[in-house]
Amino acid sequence: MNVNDERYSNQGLHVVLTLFTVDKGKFKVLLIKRKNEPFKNKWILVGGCAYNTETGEEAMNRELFEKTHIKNIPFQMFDVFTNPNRSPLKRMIAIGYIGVCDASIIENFKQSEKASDADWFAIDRIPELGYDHKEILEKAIETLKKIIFTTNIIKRLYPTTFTLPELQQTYERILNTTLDRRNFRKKLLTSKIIEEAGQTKKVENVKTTKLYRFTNETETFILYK
Amino acid sequence: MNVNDERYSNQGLHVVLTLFTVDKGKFKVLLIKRKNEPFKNKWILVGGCAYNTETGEEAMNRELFEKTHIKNIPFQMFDVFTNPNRSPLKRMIAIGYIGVCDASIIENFKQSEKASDADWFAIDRIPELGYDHKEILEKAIETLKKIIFTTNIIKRLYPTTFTLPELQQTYERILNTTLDRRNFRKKLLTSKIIEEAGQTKKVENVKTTKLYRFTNETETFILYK
DNA sequence: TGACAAATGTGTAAGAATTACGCATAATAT
DNA sequence: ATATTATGCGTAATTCTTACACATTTGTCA
Repeated sequence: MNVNDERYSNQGLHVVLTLFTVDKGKFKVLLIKRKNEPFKNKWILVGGCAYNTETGEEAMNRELFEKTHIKNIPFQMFDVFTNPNRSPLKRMIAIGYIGVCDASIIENFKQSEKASDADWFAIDRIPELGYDHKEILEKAIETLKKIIFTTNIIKRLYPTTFTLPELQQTYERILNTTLDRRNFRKKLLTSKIIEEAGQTKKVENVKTTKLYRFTNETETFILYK
Repeated sequence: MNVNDERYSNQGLHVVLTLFTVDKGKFKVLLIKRKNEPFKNKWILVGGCAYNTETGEEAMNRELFEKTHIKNIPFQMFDVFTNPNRSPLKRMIAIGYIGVCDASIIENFKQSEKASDADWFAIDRIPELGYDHKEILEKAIETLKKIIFTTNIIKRLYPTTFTLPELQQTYERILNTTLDRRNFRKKLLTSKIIEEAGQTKKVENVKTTKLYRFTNETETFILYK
């Protein structure tokens, strides 16, 4: 390989994270507003360029922190985007990562130096996106729906405890469908991924409900099936 | 983004194909011998550098043809390898693709100009590999085992017809296990991915057996479940 | 206050998919 | 002829999934 062969010199690597949440009953994704060209003032998914010394995951963590101050979010590669024209300045390939977290995670950041630069957007209210991020987002949504019942990816939405009706509503908003209450309960409980927290919660207009928590404490997604 | 920022300029994209076969009762992978540094004379998986103008798939097809004269093999991305030191000359990320084809496909090529440069190696007799191709191969084997019953990836091993015992033996060699004959038959036939060819075949030491073929004629892998 | 509506928790039966396994038949070897 | 081996087909047992019924608690409103 000739390092300077111009047919393949000076390429680059983008890392792009589709970070999802369910907030106020809406399935949402985190977008940030670009401050420079190309795509100045367009909304895009969180991401950036990987340095020569970083793995994809390291670059993704750094970019996520630089742009939103979010730390310690587990994410998983779900696809690669290699259209040679996907970035206007030079040939950049993109690794797409998928993650889920609680919406409140950006509150501190938003009230600090760069308010309104980053925000959650409901999936059915996505503005025009820069780069090929519309395609990346669509693939990510498809992937999330596929893995939602076979990984513990939803765990990050409920760092402490939750009720089963709450959890079910979250699944329903993401899958954009309704689920049978009794079968949902059975499916989740027999999966061993959640357990009773031994407490109950008094919701305003309903009777007390049992609280549950996710069992496994690992940071990375686990397959439980 | 500053195109010339040295922290992320001059990166590159490798495409790497783990092409599997089952030949003479052995589960094998295609390796080629490197002719230049780095890793001169080491065996590696088929691959190379993507040009700035190519998608990953286009680059993979070109590299596969240049190195082995193989054409029209469907393959699928299964993982990305981003360790910054995986290639010694500069920062190269690799997209790993997985494919399956009949062993005979390299016969013509081997008897032509570059004999012994490319060959099938039994999975339990893999020599030391250059780059990080040992890791890529291991991940690819794991992936193949996962998708073997939910895609038609095996179709490429049987371009025309086959008997069910033949097909079962192929699955057993790849999965490195034994399967129940009657349940295997049921699983494959109810999947609608194969159909009776209406002919029989007389194998030397056994009674005549029915011939089957894969139904769907698409080039790309289909999920049938 | 009592009837009613809404939400939670639990159980069970029907159906589908998977697994385990029995048996007849055709070809070959002795 | 008889035993052996491989093929083809079927069926019972088990597990997984889906559909659905009912009692209880809390809040609402006539």
